[in-house]
Amino acid sequence: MPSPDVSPAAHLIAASGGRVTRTRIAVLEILQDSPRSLNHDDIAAQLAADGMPHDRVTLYRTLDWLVEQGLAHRVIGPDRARRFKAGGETRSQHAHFHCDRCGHVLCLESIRPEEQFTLPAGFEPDRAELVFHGTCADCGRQRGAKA
Amino acid sequence: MPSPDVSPAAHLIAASGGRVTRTRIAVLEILQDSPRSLNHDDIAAQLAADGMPHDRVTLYRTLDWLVEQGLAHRVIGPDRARRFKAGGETRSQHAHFHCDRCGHVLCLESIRPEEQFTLPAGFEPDRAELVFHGTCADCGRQRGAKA
DNA sequence: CGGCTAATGCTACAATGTTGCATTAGCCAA
DNA sequence: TTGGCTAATGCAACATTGTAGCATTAGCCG
Ligand SMILES: [Mn+2]
Ligand SMILES: [Mn+2]
Ligand SMILES: [Zn+2]
Ligand SMILES: [Zn+2]
Repeated sequence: MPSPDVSPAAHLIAASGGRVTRTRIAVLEILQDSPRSLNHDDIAAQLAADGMPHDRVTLYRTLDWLVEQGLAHRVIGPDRARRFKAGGETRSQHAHFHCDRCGHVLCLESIRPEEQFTLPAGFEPDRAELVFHGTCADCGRQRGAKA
Repeated sequence: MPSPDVSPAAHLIAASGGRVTRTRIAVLEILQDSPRSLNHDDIAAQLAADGMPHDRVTLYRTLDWLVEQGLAHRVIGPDRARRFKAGGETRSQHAHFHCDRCGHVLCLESIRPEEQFTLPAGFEPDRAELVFHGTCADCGRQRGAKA
């Protein structure tokens, strides 16, 4: 029988065929616990806070691996830095919102640009990235309260 | 009367209030002559081909300046590199197509994501980036011819 | 032409991501 | 449980893309 002390993250990692390591578990759990997408610095800081030292390169490779396995997805912000969030990307082809005020990137799972547009003849898209820029709900509230 | 040996690019640069320099004219003309967006390497190579040696930093600053003046616009590709094309961005808020085969980024002026979507309550977007990924028309033709 | 200063060129630096390779540790089979 | 194979890690060095400071050049205007 499956031991009950193994986290869901560990199960996902094992199921994908890779080795279940401390780093992979910790990183995937950090992503799963976050409502917004995180960049490398965010994740490294969280690992440090959890008392888990680690190497920059290992974190890059771990995140790439999680994306390859469909356990995380990636979005590139206007600061040219990659941000990650738990969950595959092919399953959830959704839009993102970049807040110019707080810098956070949020997933808009309800918006899917897929079959919304007709491209010129000859173009064969296999995915679409839609990113909105502006003020997020939280920052909008704060601004309203302040005024 | 205006001398006829001054290029349209030079006129645009003069009209924006900046100094009309060799570099600005050459870069803007390169952008105007290209049907697709160009990255720094593309532009530097073209400058070299035209016998115009140039400094990396000056090219960065020149392109930033052209964007500020509304004479060019920028899009960030999945390779995290900026690509530039002549023409302002606020006037033409259009989608782009990144070809995974040839790597080119093309403007789809006919597609404007503006008022197509309804965001969740509280979100206030002021612009939207829509980028398709797949096979462009040229590459699709080549593949068809080859088969 | 002469002078003011925007623009350039150069160097050094910053941020983000990659490669090579020796070492460690997860997994499996005996 | 142990031993061995090799995936994963850690470290150092490097690559790419973009910035900052500052001395020099050159566009513009009188
Ligand atoms: Mn997302
Ligand atoms: Mn464009
Ligand atoms: Zn915000
Ligand atoms: Zn193509």
